[in-house]
Amino acid sequence: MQEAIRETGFKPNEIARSLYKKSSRLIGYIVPSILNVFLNEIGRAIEDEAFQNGFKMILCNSDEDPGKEAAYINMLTSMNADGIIITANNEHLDEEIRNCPLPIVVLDKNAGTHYTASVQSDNYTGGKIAAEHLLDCGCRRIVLMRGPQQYTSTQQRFLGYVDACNERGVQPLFLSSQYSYEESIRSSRELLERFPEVDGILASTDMMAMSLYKVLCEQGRRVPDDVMIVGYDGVALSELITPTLTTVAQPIEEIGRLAAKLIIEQVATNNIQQKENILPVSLKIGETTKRKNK
Amino acid sequence: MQEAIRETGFKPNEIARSLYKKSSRLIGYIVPSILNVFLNEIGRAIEDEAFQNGFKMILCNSDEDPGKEAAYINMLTSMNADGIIITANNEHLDEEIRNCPLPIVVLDKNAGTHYTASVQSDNYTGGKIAAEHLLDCGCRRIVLMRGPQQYTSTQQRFLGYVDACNERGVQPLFLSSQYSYEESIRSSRELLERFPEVDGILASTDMMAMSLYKVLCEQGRRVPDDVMIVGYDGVALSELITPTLTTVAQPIEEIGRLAAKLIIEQVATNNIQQKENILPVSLKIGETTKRKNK
DNA sequence: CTGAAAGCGCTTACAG
DNA sequence: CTGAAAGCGCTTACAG
Repeated sequence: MQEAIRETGFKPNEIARSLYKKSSRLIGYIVPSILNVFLNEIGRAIEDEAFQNGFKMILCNSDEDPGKEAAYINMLTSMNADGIIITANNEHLDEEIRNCPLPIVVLDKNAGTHYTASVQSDNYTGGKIAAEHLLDCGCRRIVLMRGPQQYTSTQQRFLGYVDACNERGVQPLFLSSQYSYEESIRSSRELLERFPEVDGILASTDMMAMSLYKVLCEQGRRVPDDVMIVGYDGVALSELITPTLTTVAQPIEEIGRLAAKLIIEQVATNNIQQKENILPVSLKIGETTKRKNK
Repeated sequence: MQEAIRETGFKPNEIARSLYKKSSRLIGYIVPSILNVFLNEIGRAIEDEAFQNGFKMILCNSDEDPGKEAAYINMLTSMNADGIIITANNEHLDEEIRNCPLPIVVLDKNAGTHYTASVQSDNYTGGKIAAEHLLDCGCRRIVLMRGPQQYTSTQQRFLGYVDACNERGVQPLFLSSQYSYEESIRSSRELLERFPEVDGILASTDMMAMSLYKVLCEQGRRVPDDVMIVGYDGVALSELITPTLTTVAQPIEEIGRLAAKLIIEQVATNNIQQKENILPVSLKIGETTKRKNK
């Protein structure tokens, strides 16, 4: 019999099976954009953890569109996925999640309801050590380029940044931006217009840091001599570009693995252990900052 | 009745439905790595085209692992996806495809069997115009950093490069590399060791061009004054980095949309129209090349 | 120990 | 026109 199966190359229909078993050993990962390198690096970690435990990962791009998000959540529910890991910033998400019978792990946001767990890194400390590093380097006119305000990650980093400034008697300055390339470039120009005397910038992603670097070069400002830049995330690219970025490195591998583990454990034990999971960040010094000698 | 459906928020189980209908209005997109920006940009285009026609896209990361590839192909078959778009470089792929009942569109490779169609850009011309541009700029020791040899795209670009060199009486030089960051950096160093007198480099992706730029900077070579670089792909990042890359731009949007259209049409008409689809490339001039004045 | 039946959530062709 | 039955590809509990 086993031999017959091997010889004919018979492969059972896993989805038909899942119809009865209520589990397809599938984890869905929904991101606002598959062009976001940081989220993709997390995806690699999710997939590694998933495969090591006999699960597959399906990646879905929601395009920040609540309709697509709902469509993918419904699709994953239909196929009896064992859980969903999601990053999203729309207000309908809480409701979507409440109506979804699958276990859900949210990244970059606090767990809003009792249906979910969340995995994040320590954004408050991230904002704080980034600001402190710029202060230590001798910067006095530091501007934070914030990400979208719906994310609690953005809010927490802002608080850390403000506290660091206040502790050192420096005025906190900031403006907001979106994550897309176009918006990053636009916001970078706006930042230099509104704060021409800036000498240090905290970006909210490494990509934004790259945009800032480009615009600073265009305007003849030298990095790090005239203006220093600190990125955020610590994606692989931050070391590949020239100059290498000083950045707040999130524990990308751990974030992804933990999110996957929470789903996988839930399949076995039938309840998610920890609600809020906060992982530590670290500062990675690159070539976009240096201590000023006076 | 309709009202009752709306009020209770009833959502039909699409997968159970597909069990009977043999179609789930789903397109699978399998890539060797979700860290590959070029393939992700194609994925955005596939998804846009898919959604406009009432299809969803599922992205799967094969990790260049034939086992994972087979697992995802089997999964997509199980869920009655309407087709698969795949980029892959392993030798087992042809067999996998032959055993898969779904329509398959292959990117970056010729259609090997009559079960498939392929969508590629004009790699021969791409290799040729890149080399010609470097020759026009005054380079005489041009090295091609090739990608993995299993891809016909790599082979075609190589032929274009060699023809351009021969036509101008310049010796074609090359070495091979892989697409990962680590390998790109390693190969960049190797290139400079083996060809210290190089004055122009053709990279096989924009990421490799960035690695080359980094290594050249480390070794005190100026770009474009001492060595010029031409990238390949024309990803959004190639304009965001400093210096901006001169690169052979592939028609990313068109590649993705066409691949999706081939699947979608096949659902309607029940046969794939064109087998081999070759789309035109164009040279995008950036700051990593310039005409030498003697 | 083997084999036919019922059920997972749907759709469609068919009987009433 | 409505409603029950059969079937999509599986699994499991149950009858023989």
